[in-house]
Amino acid sequence: MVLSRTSQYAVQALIYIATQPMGEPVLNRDIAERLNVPAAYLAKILQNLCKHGLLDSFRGRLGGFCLREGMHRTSLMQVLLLTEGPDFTKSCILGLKDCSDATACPMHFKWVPVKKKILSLLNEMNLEELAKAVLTGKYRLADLPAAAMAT
Amino acid sequence: MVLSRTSQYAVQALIYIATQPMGEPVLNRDIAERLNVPAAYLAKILQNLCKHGLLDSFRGRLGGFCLREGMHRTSLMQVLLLTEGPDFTKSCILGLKDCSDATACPMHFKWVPVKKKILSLLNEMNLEELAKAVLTGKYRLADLPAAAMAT
DNA sequence: AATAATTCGGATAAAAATGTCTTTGGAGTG
DNA sequence: CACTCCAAAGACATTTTTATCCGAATTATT
Repeated sequence: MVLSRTSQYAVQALIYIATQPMGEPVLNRDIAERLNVPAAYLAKILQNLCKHGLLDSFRGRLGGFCLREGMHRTSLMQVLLLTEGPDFTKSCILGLKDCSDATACPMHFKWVPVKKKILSLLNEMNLEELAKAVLTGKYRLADLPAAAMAT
Repeated sequence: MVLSRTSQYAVQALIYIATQPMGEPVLNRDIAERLNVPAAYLAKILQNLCKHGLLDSFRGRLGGFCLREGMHRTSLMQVLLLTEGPDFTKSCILGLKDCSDATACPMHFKWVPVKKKILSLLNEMNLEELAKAVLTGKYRLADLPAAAMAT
């Protein structure tokens, strides 16, 4: 409804990494397993986040991915601008390329306030807060795998 | 950000049909031209809306598409449930299949109120109202085609 | 009856998103 | 140095979405 799978994986992974002790690289394989997500595909996404400076990656033994220093406060919006592209915030709900107060689609004036709510929510949530919420144990980062039924 | 192209085309087309005199079939070709959208693809979408009872279609000369009687009050939500599928309203922003008050993702309690706003907006807007808005001339249904520069 | 205009239905194609595999090279360990 | 564990990088495959094409059926007009 709002985000691509790629974005969902990226956000989940970043939150998970933020829950881990900082400075200790997290394995792509572990993240993928924890989130129940295809490992190779996730690796692609994480590599992309590295390129954009959100993560650091380390090769070799004891390698893995770390949140780059200072990036714990990264907002969801900042992440989504990377994964969904820079037009993420600009969309008209009917798909018009040019839809503004001056050139409005018939939904425009009803949609804009709702969109603002969405954007401000995404702006105010950051990885650190979300990670803390997960660490309380009250929230889930991924669906329970079928295996969890066996515990 | 929220809707697939298919949904956007469907909504635009339905609003356009609703602006036309009722009872007179509207040509797929005319709609496509007006909205600047691929005609063959649009035809598929309209056929699908016929199947689901939103439109009537007429073959042959003087054929075309009409809003079915009583369907002027159709809400955007009803349209989107057809074009996006019945899970449209159920989505968790992080993509969890099972995300409820009891099994919440870390965004859940912040996201739900915003989602409610989106859904109630989509529920309260209907084709007739949107068509009226377009008929005032204050709103656009499609981007201006390049050709419009020549007028 | 012939013709022209239109939707219908199926086949096909192109593009984008998602997912997989394989090779490479860096980094620690013995 | 040789070995092993790891991510990087890129090629490849699959699936979904978007788009095109064509023949057949239908209808009004001539």
